[in-house]
Amino acid sequence: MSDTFERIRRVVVKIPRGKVMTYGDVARAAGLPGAARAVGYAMRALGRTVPWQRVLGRKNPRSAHITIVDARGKAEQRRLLEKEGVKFDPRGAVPLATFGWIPRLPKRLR
DNA sequence: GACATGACGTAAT
DNA sequence: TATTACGCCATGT
Repeated sequence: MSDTFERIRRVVVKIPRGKVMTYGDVARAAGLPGAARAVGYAMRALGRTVPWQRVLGRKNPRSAHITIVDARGKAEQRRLLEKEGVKFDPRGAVPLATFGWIPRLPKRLR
């Protein structure tokens, strides 16, 4: 397991129930700003050992809502999130203002 | 080591 | 709003 994956894992496992983060935010919180792609790759590798369903994607820049990216596990992901209380709007998106979660970051990384 | 690919994000056009 | 281009990181060929 690479050091990068370990850092990503440490962030993901802290996401509280009923909250979600974007790939980009996870990367930033892990000290890897801009490495959203690596987070996606890591999520696939980590699989069900972490609360993978709480990581969604920001479809458009500056968008206030995020959507499920993983096409293969999308149905299960949505079911798990709704069970935790996360609400999806008619377009299948989640409002960040309500369910988004940003962890406290070391000052160095902010 | 070069190159392509992928559960991504952002800025420019 | 849609498309394009590029940056980022790990893997596989």
